[in-house]
Amino acid sequence: MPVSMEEGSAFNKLQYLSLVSNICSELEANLGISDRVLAEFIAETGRNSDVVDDFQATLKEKGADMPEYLSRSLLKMIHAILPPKGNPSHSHKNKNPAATEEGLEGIQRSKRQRDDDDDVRIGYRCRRRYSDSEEDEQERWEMKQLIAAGVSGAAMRDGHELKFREEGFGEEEHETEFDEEQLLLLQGQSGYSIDMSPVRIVPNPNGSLSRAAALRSALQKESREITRVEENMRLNAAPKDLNRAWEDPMPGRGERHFAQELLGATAARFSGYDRHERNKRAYEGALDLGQSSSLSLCEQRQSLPVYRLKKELIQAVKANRVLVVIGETGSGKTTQITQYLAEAGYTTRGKIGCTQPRRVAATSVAKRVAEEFGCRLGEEVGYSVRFDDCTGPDTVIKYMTEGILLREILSDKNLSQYSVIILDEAHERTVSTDVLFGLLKQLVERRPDLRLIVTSATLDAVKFSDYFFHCQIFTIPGRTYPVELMYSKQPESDYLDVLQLHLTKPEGDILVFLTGEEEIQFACQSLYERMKVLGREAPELIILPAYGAQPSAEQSKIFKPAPSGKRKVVVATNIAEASLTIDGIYYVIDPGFAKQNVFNPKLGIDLLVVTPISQASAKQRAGRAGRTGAGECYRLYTESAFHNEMSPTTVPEILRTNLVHTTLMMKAMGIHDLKSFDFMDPPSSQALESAMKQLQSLGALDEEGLLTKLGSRMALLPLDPPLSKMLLASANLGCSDEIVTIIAMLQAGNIFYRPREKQSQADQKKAKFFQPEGDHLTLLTVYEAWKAKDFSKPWCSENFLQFRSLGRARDIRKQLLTVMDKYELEVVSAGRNVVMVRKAIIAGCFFRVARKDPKEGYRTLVDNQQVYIHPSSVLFQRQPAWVIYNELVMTTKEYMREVSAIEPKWLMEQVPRFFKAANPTKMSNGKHQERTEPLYNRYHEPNSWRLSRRRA
DNA sequence: TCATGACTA
Repeated sequence: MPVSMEEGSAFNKLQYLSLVSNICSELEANLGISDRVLAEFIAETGRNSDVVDDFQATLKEKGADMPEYLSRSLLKMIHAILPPKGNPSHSHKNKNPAATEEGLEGIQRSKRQRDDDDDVRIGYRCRRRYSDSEEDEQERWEMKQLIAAGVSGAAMRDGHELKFREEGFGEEEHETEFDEEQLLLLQGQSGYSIDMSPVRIVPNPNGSLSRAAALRSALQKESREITRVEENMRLNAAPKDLNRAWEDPMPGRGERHFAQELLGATAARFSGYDRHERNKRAYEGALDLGQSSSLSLCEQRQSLPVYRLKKELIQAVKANRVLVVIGETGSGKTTQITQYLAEAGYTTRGKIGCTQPRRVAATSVAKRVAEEFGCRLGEEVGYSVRFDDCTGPDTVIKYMTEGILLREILSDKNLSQYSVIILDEAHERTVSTDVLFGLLKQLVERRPDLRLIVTSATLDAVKFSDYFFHCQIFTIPGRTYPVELMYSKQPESDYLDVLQLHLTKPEGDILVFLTGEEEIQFACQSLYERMKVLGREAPELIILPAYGAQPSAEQSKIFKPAPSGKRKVVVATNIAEASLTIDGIYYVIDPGFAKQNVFNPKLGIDLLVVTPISQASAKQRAGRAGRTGAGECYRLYTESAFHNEMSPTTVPEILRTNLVHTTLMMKAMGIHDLKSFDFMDPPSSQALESAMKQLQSLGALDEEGLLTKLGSRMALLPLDPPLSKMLLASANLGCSDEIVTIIAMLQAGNIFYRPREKQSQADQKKAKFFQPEGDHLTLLTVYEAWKAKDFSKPWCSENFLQFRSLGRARDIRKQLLTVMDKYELEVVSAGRNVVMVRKAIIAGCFFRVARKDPKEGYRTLVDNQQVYIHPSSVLFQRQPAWVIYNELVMTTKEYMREVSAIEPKWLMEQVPRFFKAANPTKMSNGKHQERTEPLYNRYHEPNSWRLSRRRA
């Protein structure tokens, strides 16, 4: 692109405007001069005029005088960007980078200052011109969704046509257009990446914020981008003269200042109580203005069942170190308890931490609470999840995933920055919940000032209380409407029901639970086709796949924004997703199953099997139909199956999974004797021993079970121990650059997209990346190719690759590189020597080796189990003599996934300790177990799991 | 011929 800095170039114009914008804030701060004056000045003065003279003259005309000190500082600022008059040669070359930097630093700073101010008057409005490409089509659709949700004008990408628009003074608007070239010029000159994306969000009377939030999760966009839009919604609070359409508890400038005065200048950090006062003022302020929508948010909070029990709840927390809270659906526990405790002063001594089992829950709840609290996300209320830490120095209410809290315990045993920990949704009993249970139980004994709140479903409450020193149980009743349960006469699974409901019921959204992405894809497609057959208009039915399924081009026709009041169909895999997507569900369709990870400790294998859900989760699912009114739940299983075949509660994950990772983490926390660790439901000693053995063979533990140096390094990596080992070994083998990518790709999962109707086409594209060595190197090739295409999204869809998964791989890779850098692990490439890569894989995954069985399939080395290469593997046709695999899954057969060919001699070379014996089956406790033997545990009769199998 | 949930420095 020809870069011209000559007269009339965009550079001066842009800088000029930026400068003026800088002057604006300076003036506003010092003189209180309004934007109107400045806007007129901008309109009137020319590009090449002497800025300060003009400015002074204009001000004089308007009856304002510029003090000398100010004109001096302005001159300084101006000269930092535009050289003094009479030296034009500098003006276009801009040879002085320091000067430029200083000037731009000023601009950036001033923009930040404005953002910090409630009363932001100038916003940047970006518009995007769309082409007919598929990517643009998708983006346009997303834009439409946002617009329908009440957001007008959203910035999507840098560097496209931008509209720079000022507003905020009556009805007048000035618009200046900048095109891509101009923006690039500015960026090129300064070396800065200038962020033009802040958006002015204009409230649309037809939309509402909660709808926007709901759609946001449905859109499944990258979280960072969403956060930006969301944040801008907050900071660009709507001017008072515009009709506010959403509930906005954000205090107006006046109220906020007033509140701050009340608190005094020293109250930079609000205690909970003060904050409450401030919020109260905000609500009152809103009330004075007659903004019923603001009131409704307050009313909403007060109408929650938990509100009436606020005093009692705080009393109970004061009186008990541990409290079990039964919070039924719709009680408001997750959003309110943190705020009540903040009001009660618990934030003066430390933070209130609230854990959630899932990322989406942690982030979206935090957003909601920040809204109610009257702060921006990341200020007093924030969240922290992997890849996305939205907390700041002021954060006192912190929502996070359980994994994050565990990581924090790893570095601070006493969790000294917290005064309260809330383990929310503890009845889900993830492995993390159970480990946290044990650790926090110890901690409350050590730290009498710490308060622990554990939320539970009714069924588990007594058990929880017994475990936690027989503590008090506090019940918050739910606010739900009756849900009528309908059972099918025989087990079935057909999505036709959705259509039947749609055609026969007058109103109400529909929620369908399915087990996974592919079923969701299929359900969307089949619904779409049936609608087409019936000749129905697409917008009468909106299908929102809550799980991150990308709609196909064909399907996206149905994903159109529809006028509010249209029925929505939400297809989700779990409750958390479903509840975030939509509120007004009337009908729930609950088929018959969820996928569960099952671990057989005797065999030491993980298996993912489809199992029936528990009665408890079936109840929870049904509960979704009763949030806003009476609803109906269609259970696609028989009533007797519900009572006789489904277990009352889900078996805690810790009893069903491979504990290798958990064991290593606990060892790294200094817990040496896991068998006597106070688990609520102790895992079998077999499971613990199997984990210990595997860690020993990886070299993470020594013979006595103590953590080795290698083990402590492995614990620092956010990976499963075999992969950690692989990564550490790769640094020594000189191929860590390749391995880090392979690991990221393995972790990201679902790289290849294979839609039902275009299977052969997808397979052809995949063949392009084919590497004869196996899937690991094929994945590497895919990533490298994507990187070579600048991480392009259209390229992904052309090649039937999942953009989201690749993006996740990129994130993971980046994170791993940071960790590697921190621990001084070399990042080296093996170049063409890919044998090294395969050797590094062996170093970590050596117990997942199988050799060809002359009769059929393969036999695993460690226990002689019959396994097969997964048909999705590039080695499916080749069947090499020796293979290493990443995981074993049981569907119709036991399949090895992510398979690579190896030479048997590498095994001895890489893991002599493990493979020195002639008979390499040492690990299986000597006895060969029957391979199909199911997991046995105290909740299930042996073989009861067979119910779960589709083709039992 | 397969048909994959959730989470982490």
